[in-house]
Amino acid sequence: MLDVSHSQSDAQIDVSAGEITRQKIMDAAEALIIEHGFAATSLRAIATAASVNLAATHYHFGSKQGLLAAVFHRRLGPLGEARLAALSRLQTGQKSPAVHAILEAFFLPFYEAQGSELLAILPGLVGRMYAESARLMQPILQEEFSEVASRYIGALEVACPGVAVEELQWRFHFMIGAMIQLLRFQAPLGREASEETLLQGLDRLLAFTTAGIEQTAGGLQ
Amino acid sequence: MLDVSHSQSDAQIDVSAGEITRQKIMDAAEALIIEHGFAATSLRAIATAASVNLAATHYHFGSKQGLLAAVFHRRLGPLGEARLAALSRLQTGQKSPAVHAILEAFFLPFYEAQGSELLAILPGLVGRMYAESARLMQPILQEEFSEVASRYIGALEVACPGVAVEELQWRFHFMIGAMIQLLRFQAPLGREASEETLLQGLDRLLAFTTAGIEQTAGGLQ
DNA sequence: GCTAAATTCAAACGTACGTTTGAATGAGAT
DNA sequence: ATCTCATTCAAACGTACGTTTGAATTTAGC
Repeated sequence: MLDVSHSQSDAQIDVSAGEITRQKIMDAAEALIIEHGFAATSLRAIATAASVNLAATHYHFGSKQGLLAAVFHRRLGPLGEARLAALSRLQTGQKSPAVHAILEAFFLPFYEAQGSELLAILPGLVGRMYAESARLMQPILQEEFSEVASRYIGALEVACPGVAVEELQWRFHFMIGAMIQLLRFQAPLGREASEETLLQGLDRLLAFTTAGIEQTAGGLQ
Repeated sequence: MLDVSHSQSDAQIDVSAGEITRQKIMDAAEALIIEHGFAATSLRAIATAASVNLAATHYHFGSKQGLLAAVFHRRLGPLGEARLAALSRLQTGQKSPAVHAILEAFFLPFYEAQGSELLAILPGLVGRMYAESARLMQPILQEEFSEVASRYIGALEVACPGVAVEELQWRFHFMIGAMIQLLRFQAPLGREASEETLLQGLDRLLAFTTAGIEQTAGGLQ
């Protein structure tokens, strides 16, 4: 049996031959998953793109599902940590943060990724997460997102006194949906997507979801 | 070669043996697609569930993709028509409709489907639409949705004077995302889904997206 | 430089898929 | 009753997949 849980401690960088192969496989898998989806991407295509032997994918990740989890964790781990850190930073201040600031913290990792390769990768990857079979993604989603969600909903409870928790869960839920829509298409349907439209969309998304969560409505509801 | 374009004129009901098989195949395909997704559903599983010979799927639909298009069109065709009709009904009144009323018309088919089998099927199906490979779905989406989107965005332009069209396209885009999120999960993450939570969610979705599109914000933006 | 472990490799295994085929079957028209 | 054509059927085709194997090769410790 093979121990896959290297877990690569943050401080030291492992440059063993095996680790290089691991990264090459994940790079190739990531690109192909973004382009075609997980189910439609074969291990053969991944191995070929990575210039690596087919069997290496099983040697290093145990199974196709194991590779999937590793690919997502490599990106989503830091993303979740950045979100938790941003929220903690926000909550150390005297006044408890308002909805707008909370959502800003939530979207911050996307803004910070500006210019880096991450902004070219994260959208496609996160978009795919919700696109793939729920059965496939549920364990990964649980692992990567549950803590972040509960922490942020907790902050929203403070920012929205008098609004029930279930209500805030719903609104948070819709916010995620709007975010996914942006990440998946990066521009309104019918318009061509680019990093520029994505960044414009982020500002719009922040405004849209802030209004949706606060609901200080002028409508005739 | 086989002519698949029966197009089944609305008035008369075709009860030929072949049509019964067609419907049985579409019923089975629909259920399996909702449960597992299109890529993960094999024609063999569909044929077995429909108590039909495997080759019948090709005989009646030409290909797996052809079956996919037929399954979606059977449900989305009436949905789009209902949305256009609801909007037209709204626009015949003296005053031009407000955002809330426009979105109500957009979501109306879901409310009307209450209690019918449609409400158990449409969410999963529409949710899957955005989940499947874009390459697979793009022609179907284009066919089923482009007219509805432009008509509704046009109505929003009238309801939101002073807001640029591109801005409204973005907000409409986010609304679709929030709607998909509801349809796909039918309850906030971590809560169990049911028709009841879906209907509750619809009310919440309407409020959320109305606020997001109107953006009469109290935030400190 | 030797040894032992880690890694890579070519090849194959068994399975499942979408699709095709051609004969059997059935119902409606003549 | 027969013919005809749409439909159903069992069977197979070729392909691609995830996974396994066992030998070859590389890497690191002594």
